[in-house]
Amino acid sequence: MSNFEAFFDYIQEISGKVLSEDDKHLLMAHFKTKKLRKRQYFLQEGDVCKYIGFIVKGSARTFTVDEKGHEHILKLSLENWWLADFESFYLLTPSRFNIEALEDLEVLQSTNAQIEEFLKHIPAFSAMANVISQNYTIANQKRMQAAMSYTAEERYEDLVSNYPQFLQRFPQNMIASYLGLSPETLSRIRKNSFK
Amino acid sequence: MSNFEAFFDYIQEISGKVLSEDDKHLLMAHFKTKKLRKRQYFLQEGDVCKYIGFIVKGSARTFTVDEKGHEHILKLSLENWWLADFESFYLLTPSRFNIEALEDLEVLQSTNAQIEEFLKHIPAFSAMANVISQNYTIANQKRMQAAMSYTAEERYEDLVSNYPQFLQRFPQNMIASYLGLSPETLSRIRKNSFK
DNA sequence: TCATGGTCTTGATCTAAATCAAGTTATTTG
DNA sequence: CAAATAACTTGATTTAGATCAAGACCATGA
Repeated sequence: MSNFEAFFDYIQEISGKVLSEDDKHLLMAHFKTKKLRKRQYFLQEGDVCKYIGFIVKGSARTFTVDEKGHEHILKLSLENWWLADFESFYLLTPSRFNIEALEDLEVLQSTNAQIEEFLKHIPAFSAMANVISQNYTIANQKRMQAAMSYTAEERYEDLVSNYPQFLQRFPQNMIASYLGLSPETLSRIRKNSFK
Repeated sequence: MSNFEAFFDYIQEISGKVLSEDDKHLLMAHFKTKKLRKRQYFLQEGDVCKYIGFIVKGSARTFTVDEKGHEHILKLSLENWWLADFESFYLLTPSRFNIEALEDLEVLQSTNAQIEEFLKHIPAFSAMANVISQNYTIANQKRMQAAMSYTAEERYEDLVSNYPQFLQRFPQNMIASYLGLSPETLSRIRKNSFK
C-alpha cells in the first residue's frame, strides 16, 4: 500500500493529472512488488526483458560485458526511475544488457501488455509516459553530446553538478564505468580537482 | 501536394493507421514547405528551435562547436527523418546545437503548439509519435553503447552495416565527426579494412 | 576477531587516436 | 575553363587515458 502512495504521487506530479480511485485500483491490481537483494539481477543478458520496473527503494546498474570481459555501465538508476532494457521490452528481443541491484532493491513491476492497457485507460499514465519520453530524449541527447565533446574531467564535473546524488549512492568504480573511464583515471581526476 | 503524399504514406506506414481526408487537410493546412540551399541553417545555436521539420528531400547535420572551435556532429539526417533539437523544441530554451543543410533541403515544418493539436486530433499521428519515440529510445541506447564499448574500427563497421546509405550521401569527414573520430583516423581505418 | 575480498590510490608504462604538417585529388564557383 | 576551396591521404609526433602493478584501506561475514 504505502509503496503505491509514492508511485501514485510520482505519476500525478509528472503528468500534472489526477488519478481516480478506479485508476489506482487498476494500477495496484497489475503492478507487482518485486524485491531483489544486493547483487541479484533484474535482467540477464540473453533474456527478454518481460517486465518494466518502477524503483521504490534501492539502486541498480544497467551494463554490458564486451568480448574482452570488460563491463560498461550504461545507466545508473535510483528511486523513482524506471528500470528496463527498452529495446528488449518493446520488441521482445533478447537483451544485450544486464540489470543488477547495487543495493537491496524494491520495484513495482508490470508487463508490456499491461502497460499498453494503462496507456489506453488511464489518462494520467499516458500523459506521464509522454513527459518521460521527452525527458529521456533530452537526457540522451545531452549524454551523447557529453560523450562526444567533453574530456574526462568535463564529464565528471557535469555529473557532479547534474547528479550529485550519484556520488553519495554509488561506489567510485561504478561512476567511473558510467563515465566511460577507468577507476584509476577517475581517482586521479578527483585528486586534481581538490584545488 | 506530391510532397504531402510521401509524408502521408510515412505516417500511415509507421503508425499502422489510416489518415482520413480531414486528417490530411489538417496536416496540409499546418505543415509548411521550407526550402534551404546547401550550407543554409535550419537552426542556429542560441536560437529557440521553433519548428520541427520532416525531411522530404536532402540531408542535414546537427552539430555543436566546443570551446576549442571543434565541431562535433551528433546526428546525420536524411529523407523521412525528423529534424529538430528536441530539448529546445519541447522546452523552448535556446539551443546548443546547429542544424545545417548538407544538400539542398526541403522540409515540411510545423510548430510545437500545432504538433500538440495533431497529437490530440489525429490518431494516426499520435500512434506514429509513440512508435518514433520508441525507435529513438532504442537507437539512442545502441549509439550510447557503441560510443562506450566499441573501438573506432568497430564503430565504423557498425555504421557500414546499419547505415550504408550514409556512405553514399555524406562526405567522409562528416562521417568521421559523427563517429567521434578525426578525418585522418577514419581514412586510415578505411585503408586497413581493404584486406 | 581476523581474514578475505572488494575499493581506492599512486606510480610506471603503453597505446589508440589526436594533432600537426604537407602533398594530392576532387568539387565548386566566378 | 581556370582558380579557389574543400576533401582525402600519408607520415611524424604528441597526448589523454588505459593498462599493469603494488600497496593501503576498507567492509563484512565465517
